[in-house]
Amino acid sequence: MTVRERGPARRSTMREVAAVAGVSLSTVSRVVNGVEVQAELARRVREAVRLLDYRRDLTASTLRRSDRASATIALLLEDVANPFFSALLRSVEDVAERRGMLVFAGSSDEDPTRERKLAQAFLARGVDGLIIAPTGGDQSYLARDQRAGVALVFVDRPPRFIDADAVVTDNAGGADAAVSHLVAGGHVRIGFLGDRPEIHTAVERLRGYREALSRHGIGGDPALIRQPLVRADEAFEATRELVLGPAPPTALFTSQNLITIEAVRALHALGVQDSIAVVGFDDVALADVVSPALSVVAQDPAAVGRAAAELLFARLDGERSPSRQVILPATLVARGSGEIRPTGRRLDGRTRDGAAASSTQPPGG
Amino acid sequence: MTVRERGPARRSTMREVAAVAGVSLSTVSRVVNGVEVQAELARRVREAVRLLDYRRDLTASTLRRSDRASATIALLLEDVANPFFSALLRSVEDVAERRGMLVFAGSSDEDPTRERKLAQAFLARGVDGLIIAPTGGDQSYLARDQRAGVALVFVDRPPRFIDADAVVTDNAGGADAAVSHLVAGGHVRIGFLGDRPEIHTAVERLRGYREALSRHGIGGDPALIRQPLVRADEAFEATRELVLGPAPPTALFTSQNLITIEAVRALHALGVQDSIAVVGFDDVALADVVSPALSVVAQDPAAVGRAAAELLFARLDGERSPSRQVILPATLVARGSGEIRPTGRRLDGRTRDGAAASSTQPPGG
DNA sequence: CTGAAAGCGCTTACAG
DNA sequence: CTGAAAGCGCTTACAG
Repeated sequence: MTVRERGPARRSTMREVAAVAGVSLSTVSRVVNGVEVQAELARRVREAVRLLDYRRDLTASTLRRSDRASATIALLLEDVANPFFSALLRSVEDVAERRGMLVFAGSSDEDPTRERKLAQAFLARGVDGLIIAPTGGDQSYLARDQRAGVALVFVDRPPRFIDADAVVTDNAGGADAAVSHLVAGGHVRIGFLGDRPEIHTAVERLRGYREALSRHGIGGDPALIRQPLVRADEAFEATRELVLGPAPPTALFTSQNLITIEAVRALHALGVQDSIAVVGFDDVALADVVSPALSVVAQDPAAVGRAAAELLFARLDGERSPSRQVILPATLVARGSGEIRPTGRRLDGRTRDGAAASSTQPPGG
Repeated sequence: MTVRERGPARRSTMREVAAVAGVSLSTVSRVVNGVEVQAELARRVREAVRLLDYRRDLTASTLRRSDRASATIALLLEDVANPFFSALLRSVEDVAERRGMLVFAGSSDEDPTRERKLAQAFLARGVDGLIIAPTGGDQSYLARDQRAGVALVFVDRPPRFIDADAVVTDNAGGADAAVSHLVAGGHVRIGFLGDRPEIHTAVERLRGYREALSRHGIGGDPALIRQPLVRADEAFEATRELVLGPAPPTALFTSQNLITIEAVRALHALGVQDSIAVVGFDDVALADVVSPALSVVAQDPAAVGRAAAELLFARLDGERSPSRQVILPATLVARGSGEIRPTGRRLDGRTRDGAAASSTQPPGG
């Protein structure tokens, strides 16, 4: 099964190709870079390249080029293992691939120090651009590299103390839609399960929750708001406490995908999944199969990543306009859990023994 | 909100630091690299570094170093958005981070050409190591770089036509455990829903399925084997066809996470989720909340990634032993769906109206 | 069109 | 210990 290949253990250099082809280093560089040269010289160069299995060292190329381009970008997210961010990473990769660019990936874990260290490590390796989901910290440390020509796009959250392109979801609007949907179903006591308030999306979703309540003339009960929920067990436990407490909610707005999963697990563990309504922010796998099927306001992580990558590449192509903000919608997907009435009955009259949910749309990844 | 920083739009160089500090370039390099120099010189260098906001260009450093180290590795997977691979990526990142190494990520989509292009693009950028989940193709194209000192570790699947370290799961053993569990529950007609046979894991899982059947004296019905199932809708449709066919299975072994999700969706859409048993390969989110809760043979993607990263760094640290294979187990997690009897009744006598599943272990991922 | 030369920003023998 | 010099593998003006 194993092949030991002949040839040196070292990669050959352009200089060696030139020697074998009997041309100058410049000519090899031209051929390798697709610049026109005499057919015969080109042939000899290509022959030597084949013979030596020559592949250009892009590290050296980058260092010497006048534009210093490395054909490399970095994506700095909260956690590459979170399905929202991994879908975003994949769509960035796909846009990058079409342009021959490679992608570094890194997770900040919401730690501003780790974010900064990672960003600077990427920049020290000469990335042409950086797409970043910033922590709650200060991103002005990126200003210098930005002015030096590094393309910079913020994603999922806007930048702080620096002016740059950004792609965000309408978090307040999505949260408002979720909560308004529950209010329309008759709910007044709606719990909010949230992430850390250092995170922009968490703040915005809480704002949307509050605005929806007040617009509908509901004076929110602060005891129904639980945050920050960071670890899975915290979200699970907060749900339990809320439900078992003295004045439980009739509905929950779970404002992030991992929190939604834990809240649903907790409701099932308590056996109250059919009497307490849930609308989550972000779609999750198997959402249409759990019982009741899970209603959510869904983002489109692939669209977020695509938009961010396109802004980034536009800057690398020389776009000089003022910074742009792209705001994408979050859309309500009603599947059942959000249509449970305060009485514990669904709007369509079905209970858990009913058949398919009210939407057949599959969860988005 | 915006800060315009003073200072040049260009990053400063080591040469400029030397000039400001009044020392030689060599001395700056020594200080920056932590080599001992006179306290007073070191102080002046550090002052100049601060003044100029100097940060070393690692690209240039790599080019000149005798070991050519770039402090960069690449992870080439089937799809970074697949939860199994994104968890693996995250654990590799964590090991890498402790050593100050950054991680490129790329998705092959099971295309050998794309795999090779990506691998060579990573190598052209001077990565110190490559962790790769290979497609069904030939990986001997990596031999030269391996001999040139690039650390190479295969993950999830063994290499083909090249000798290198590898970390794989006991796929046949896991599949055998899943199928044996179903047979123990009384099943004889067990469907197999599989990925493409070009993929090593798919082949191994089918082998485990067949071995379990034959060991238990069950002559398998070829009509119960459905593969390759690539897109989500193919897995959904294959499940439908199998169930609605003339001689349906009483149980399914769904041999990959995305296929499991679609099969479960299809069973629910048909309303037969309580009468047809399912054991999946790979855990999925919400597995313990769907009804019946989903039984699986679970891999530990974080452990796979960690083991791979550790093998890689051992090689980079100079380990010269023959190539090593690490085989990790897949463990059965019984939650309910795999304990449905051929009659449609669970082993514990409960039906869908029963309470919690037979295991409280949450899904791992 | 082609080649000789300079040089990107660093590290590393080599002298002093 | 420190500095001057060479050079990593390339690209790019500049002459011819």
